[in-house]
Amino acid sequence: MHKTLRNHFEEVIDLTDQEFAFALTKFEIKDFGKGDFIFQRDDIVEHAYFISSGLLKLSYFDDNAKEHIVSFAMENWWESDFNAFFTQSETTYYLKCLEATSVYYISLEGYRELSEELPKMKTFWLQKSNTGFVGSQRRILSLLTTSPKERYEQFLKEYPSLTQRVSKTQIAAYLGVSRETLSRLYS
Amino acid sequence: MHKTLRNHFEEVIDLTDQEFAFALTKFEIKDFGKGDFIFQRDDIVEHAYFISSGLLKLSYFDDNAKEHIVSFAMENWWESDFNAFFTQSETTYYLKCLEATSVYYISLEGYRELSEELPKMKTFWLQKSNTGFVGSQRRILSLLTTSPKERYEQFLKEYPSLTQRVSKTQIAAYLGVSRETLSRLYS
DNA sequence: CTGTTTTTGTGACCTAGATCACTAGTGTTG
DNA sequence: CAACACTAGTGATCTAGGTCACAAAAACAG
Repeated sequence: MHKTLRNHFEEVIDLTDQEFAFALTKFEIKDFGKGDFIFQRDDIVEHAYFISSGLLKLSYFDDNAKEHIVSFAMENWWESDFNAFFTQSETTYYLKCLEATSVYYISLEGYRELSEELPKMKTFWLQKSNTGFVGSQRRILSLLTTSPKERYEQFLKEYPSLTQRVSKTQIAAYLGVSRETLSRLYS
Repeated sequence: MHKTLRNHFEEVIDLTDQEFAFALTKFEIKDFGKGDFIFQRDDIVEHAYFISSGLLKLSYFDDNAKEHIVSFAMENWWESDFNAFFTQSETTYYLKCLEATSVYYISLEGYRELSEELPKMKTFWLQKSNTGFVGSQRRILSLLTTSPKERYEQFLKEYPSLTQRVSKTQIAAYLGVSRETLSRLYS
């Protein structure tokens, strides 16, 4: 039971059965259907989510109601609006299920308690946070330096599996190009 | 002595004199002149840098030799190519001093030892990493959703002090706009 | 303080990508 | 399986921002 989460932790730190069982007490589980929102603009973001199966998008709608996708998140990824989560405040994003999705979620309090009571977890969170930070910097650079075409090719290379699961419209909103331009890239 | 660094730590965690003295043993100090490179493309990035005074830019040159600025870093900021640092590998960036700059720097080994031997430091690093991650996400969103003009205004609001210290050319390279377009924004 | 380099503003042009509009396919769901 | 709503391709514009080129003004170094 709970293999996905345990394996995920154990990619970074070793845990005894007791330790993992303890960690688990800080999490709850929930299933969402395709199209469900985990949170929406103006919600207080109380949790961070570990996706054990399924696919989410974290997106933002600008003043012209145009959608921009901040990130996709699939199995073994963490997702939330981490800014709103850490400050327990309202988000400006939407977190929506692109497929039926199962998550483990934890509150900020749980996150803090877990970090204090099982200090190894700090190592784990630190690792994840660093990876996330480095990944965002890569994306910034990619937005600054590359053309839509190059970005699309990078995307295909980096997330080949997503290509099957996500519509081109969504990919365009992630890459920062219009749907039409994306369509014309490979013709 | 070493007030900047100590205050910086103590914004997040409390340290005894002994603890701070211990932490300090993991750092070295160095001064750079204006125009000096702290590291350049193809260097192995062995250290992370805390800036006690001065101003740096972390930048990347694309295939057309056009410069893109990933970040500016000033007093009380940490800077490095964290990807290359954590993996102790060659960077594709340049880290250059825009002003004479003094830094405290630490090796990856030092970072790990410090985290293990003074576990509070993990809390500190985790805080910094989270903040960095959240900041990068904001920048991504800003690149995806806003016009050069809006980005420039955001920049002025967010870093008013930098406006005095950095040329417009550099700001343009940070915002992802051409120098000329930036110049025309406010005319 | 003087020559050299860097920065800034501006004009003239050009092009990548946005937008709008329509058609045909492909799901999804009741 | 029928109806409706998304998704994808493609043509016809339009335009923000890039590029090139020059000149004035600062900043800097010897």
